[in-house]
Amino acid sequence: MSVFKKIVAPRIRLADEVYSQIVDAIHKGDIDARKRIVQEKLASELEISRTPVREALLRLEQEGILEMSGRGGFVIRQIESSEVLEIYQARAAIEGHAIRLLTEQKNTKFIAQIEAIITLEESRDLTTASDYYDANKNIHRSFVERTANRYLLEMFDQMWNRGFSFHLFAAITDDELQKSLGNHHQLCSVMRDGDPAAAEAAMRAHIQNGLDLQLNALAA
Amino acid sequence: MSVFKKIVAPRIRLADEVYSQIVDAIHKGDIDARKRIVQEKLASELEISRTPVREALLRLEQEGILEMSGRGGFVIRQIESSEVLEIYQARAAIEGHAIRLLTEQKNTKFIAQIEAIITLEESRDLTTASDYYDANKNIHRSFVERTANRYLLEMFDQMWNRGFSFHLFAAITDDELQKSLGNHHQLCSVMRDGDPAAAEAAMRAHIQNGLDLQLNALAA
DNA sequence: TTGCTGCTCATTGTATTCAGAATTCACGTA
DNA sequence: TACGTGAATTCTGAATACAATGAGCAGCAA
Repeated sequence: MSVFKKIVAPRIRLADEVYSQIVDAIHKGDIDARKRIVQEKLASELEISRTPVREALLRLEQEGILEMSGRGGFVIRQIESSEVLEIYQARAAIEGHAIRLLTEQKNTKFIAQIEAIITLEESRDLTTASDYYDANKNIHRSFVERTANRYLLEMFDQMWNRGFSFHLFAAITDDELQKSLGNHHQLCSVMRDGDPAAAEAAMRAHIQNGLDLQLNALAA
Repeated sequence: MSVFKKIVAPRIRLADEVYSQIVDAIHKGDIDARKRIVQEKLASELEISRTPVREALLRLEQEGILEMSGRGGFVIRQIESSEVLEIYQARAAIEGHAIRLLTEQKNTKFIAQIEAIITLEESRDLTTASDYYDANKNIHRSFVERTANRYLLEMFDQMWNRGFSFHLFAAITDDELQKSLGNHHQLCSVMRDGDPAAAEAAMRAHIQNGLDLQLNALAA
């Protein structure tokens, strides 16, 4: 029985650090849609060799966030108009099923936790589209997290990462952004009622409203 | 109006070829669970440099198929027992929603196509667990493909790739493998009835049966 | 025999170099 | 001025080299 704890030093790869920086820059909107990310140039900026830069970029390409530009370098992959619907459909599948699973579990502690998170996120001082995106994501993620299903959570993150890399929320007006934070408590009420099918239908309707909001914003 | 066609020569990366070979080898069961895949050694076998080998292996690590062994090299990631349920839950989300979308569309041509695929797959000469896995995957994929939702399809493939990398089907007896091909036509009947909720429930029940079969096999 | 220490080897991650392909630019000609 | 050609530049993919880390093995002492 030692008083010392085993030290687990994760091997940090430079490629992972590069990946995170690129993702953050995309998230903040710091990378213009036509901006080419060139391996050698980015490596010079970061003052590391090209190899980990390349590894990070290839990973982002694999994830569909970036694509290779015909003129060299990688650019942020532009969304096709049909993809908005596809993303929201995929969300309906994931999050609809998540709330169904949670409702079947009838775990009142989970419901209370989710409600606390909703209240917390709604009370934040939100000013940018990115802020609203984060708040919405945190709320929705709080449902999927509680399914304790790593694959649902992984898919959830993939879909929401698409949203931010395509700057979907940036198209929405401030009024509508505020509205985007409404109605989440109602999802918890439906869960409390204990009918899995009704809960799933409520989540699907909620997401459909988000889609309508998104499509209106993109059409304007 | 030229008589010549534009030549599009896809840039084939060695890393992609390595990736495919590893995936095939896993699929065929050619790689033992404890077998370490070492970058330099595999590169020698393939008579290429280590770089594309590394890229392929890192990609497989990222996809959760491989993990780094404490003794160097990569090994096939072993499934935790809870993951079987998680995979089937994720499938219920994806495939349940897919059949719901298809049922809402009431496209009789799609239903006929799916039925033709079911009939074709059932008529194959199937002998190995891998054969049955492929047949089942083709049938289930035929539903998701027709939603024309790239994200649902992408997630579908990810879940099924997990299944084969974990050799889930290999644990099932021959009798039960034959049974695994039953009842797919019934899904089409339910779609024809036109009730999306009923179709989704039928797909979820179908997948739950598959889960039961799988868990029984793993317990034996 | 067992446990500890030091050394060696294996493996990885990163840096650097090389070669090839594609794009861009400059110059010459019609 | 516009178009075509050749050269230069850019960029990528792969190969090679180097350094660091960790695991395994061998030797020695208790």
